[in-house]
Amino acid sequence: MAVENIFAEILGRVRRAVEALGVAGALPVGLDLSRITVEPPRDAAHGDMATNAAMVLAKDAGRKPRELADAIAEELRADDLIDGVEIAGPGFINLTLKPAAWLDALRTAVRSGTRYGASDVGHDIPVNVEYVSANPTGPLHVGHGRGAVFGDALANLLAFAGFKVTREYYINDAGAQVDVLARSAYLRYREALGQDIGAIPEGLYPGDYLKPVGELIAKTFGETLKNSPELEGLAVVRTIALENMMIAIRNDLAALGISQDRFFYERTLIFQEELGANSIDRVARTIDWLRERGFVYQGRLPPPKGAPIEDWEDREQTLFRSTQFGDDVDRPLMKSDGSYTYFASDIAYHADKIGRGFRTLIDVWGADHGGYIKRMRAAVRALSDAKVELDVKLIQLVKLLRAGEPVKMSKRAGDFVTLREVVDEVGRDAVRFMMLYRKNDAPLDFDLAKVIEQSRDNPVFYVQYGHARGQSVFRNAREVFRDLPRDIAELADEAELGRLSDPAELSLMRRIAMYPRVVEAAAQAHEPHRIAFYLYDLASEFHALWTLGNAAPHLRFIIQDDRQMTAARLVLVKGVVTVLASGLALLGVKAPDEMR
RNA sequence: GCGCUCGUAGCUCAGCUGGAUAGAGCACCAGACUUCGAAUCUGGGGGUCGGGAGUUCGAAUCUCUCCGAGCGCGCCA
Repeated sequence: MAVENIFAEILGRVRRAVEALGVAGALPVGLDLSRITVEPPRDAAHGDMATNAAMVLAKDAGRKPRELADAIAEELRADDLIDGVEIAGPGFINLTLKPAAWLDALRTAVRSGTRYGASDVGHDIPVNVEYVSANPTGPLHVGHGRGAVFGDALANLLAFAGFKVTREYYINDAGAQVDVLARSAYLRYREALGQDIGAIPEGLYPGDYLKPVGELIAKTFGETLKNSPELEGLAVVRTIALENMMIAIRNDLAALGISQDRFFYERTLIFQEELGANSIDRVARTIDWLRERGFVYQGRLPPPKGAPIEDWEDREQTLFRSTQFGDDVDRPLMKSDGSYTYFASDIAYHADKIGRGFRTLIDVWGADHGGYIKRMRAAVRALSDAKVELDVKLIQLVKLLRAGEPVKMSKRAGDFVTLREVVDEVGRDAVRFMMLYRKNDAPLDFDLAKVIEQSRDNPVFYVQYGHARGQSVFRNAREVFRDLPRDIAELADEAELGRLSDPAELSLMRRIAMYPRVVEAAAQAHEPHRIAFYLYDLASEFHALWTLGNAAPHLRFIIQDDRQMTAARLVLVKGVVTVLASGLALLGVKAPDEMR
């Protein structure tokens, strides 16, 4: 028998037990079983698993929880995986599994390799994860990096859980900021031609990173753009500057091991270059679509209270009826000059995503965009008849420290520390793991000195070291037993896992068995940090077992005169190594064979 | 004024979508290296889960209300 997820398996058995009682007439039929959970109890003394079935069903069944628990327990006692059943507290049913169940879970883990924990709970549902989406006006900073790592890990996680994932980047190339970029690059172009441009004027981007762009333009066009009409020249400059910014951004992302499937240009919503001037404005089309359904109207908004707006003009404008979909006020779609607001093109963009068949949309945003969530969710509801769900994950700020002291801003890059500087200094693994070792909505202190420290205080190191230690056991074991297979996983069948009976060993097996459940929960909650914390706990338990061997030689992994015992232990270590490798892969962090 | 995200040990944070006596790391105290790399491990003290009320078998978790922090608040993106 191969059970992939032991918790899901037992949950299924508990449900069947309840159904059996229903059939037998001991319970009403058709009870809602969805609230039943099976989870490891906090206190191991309560057994391997606990279910709340009796407490959850008591009311609907019209029975007392303890009484109902007795009935369910009686059914479960006959189960071939279950060794003991006890009822405790207000009606918990505590289950102790037969050791074979855990041995089986370990075998499954080892045999499945890095696919262990993968599942099909996503049912191939198409999910779009949009992340980074930084304005292409300069290098990425550390905050962007956190969103990038989060989005990437979440996408990995969802794919692992059986969702069909598209990783996407939305490029705001239609707004005023890109025009500022173009003017800034044009200045650098004149500089490259040898003109004295003086100080960069207020409002333009001062960063040195535009110098190479200016030089590139000068090299490509010579002096021809210098005297061309401004609009025409700027259009050319803008395209080149934009493309070069995007190349730089993609390089920064690549340094973190991130590549996205699709780069969506905002301008393609409005201009279809290949179709010529008569192309359809998809923003207008989307707004019309909403207007036909009564979600868009002409009206007035009250001025916001609190911060008074000096030039407030009470005027009639085009509004989206977002209050009908859970927002606090209706939102404007057009500026006073008649052009569309950013929100309007965002609606069109999300309409495009919906049109591409995604059932779940996940947007990863910086925390300063929090005030935008309600209207965007409202828009997605309106566009999809509430069939598509938008989950917005807000990424909190990153505070850069070095040994506890705030890091000074880099002058070279403008006014921020670039992502690339940080990755170059501490490495991809440290950046990725630390950024995932925190909930997305909690602020993050990122200490450049701490993350390269080799100690328990540095979770990146601690987890990677766990993997390396496991590999080192295999290396040492081969010195003793020359005939070990190249892949320790091949020992899974022959090894007498029943000899692994120390509480620490069994506990480690339980931890390994928990992994598929953690993956599933993390994927459904859109919370990759759970993987990072789980890995830390797993590594911790492994380190502890390792050290037990110091004082108790019979617990060492390698027993010189007992090949069978060694084989069993190696399979256990292989289980640990397998899960660490699998989890680290989800986080996009390397699982090293040795630390250096 | 309104909205969003938060408030858990001295510090930094978890807490498995409502479960049992709230957990780690750091710091502090006391221990374990003729080892399978001690780059680690073991034990200890330390909490009115911001305050209060409610929902129910059961609340750090859900609701309400105060207090406090950060972010945001028609044409910026």
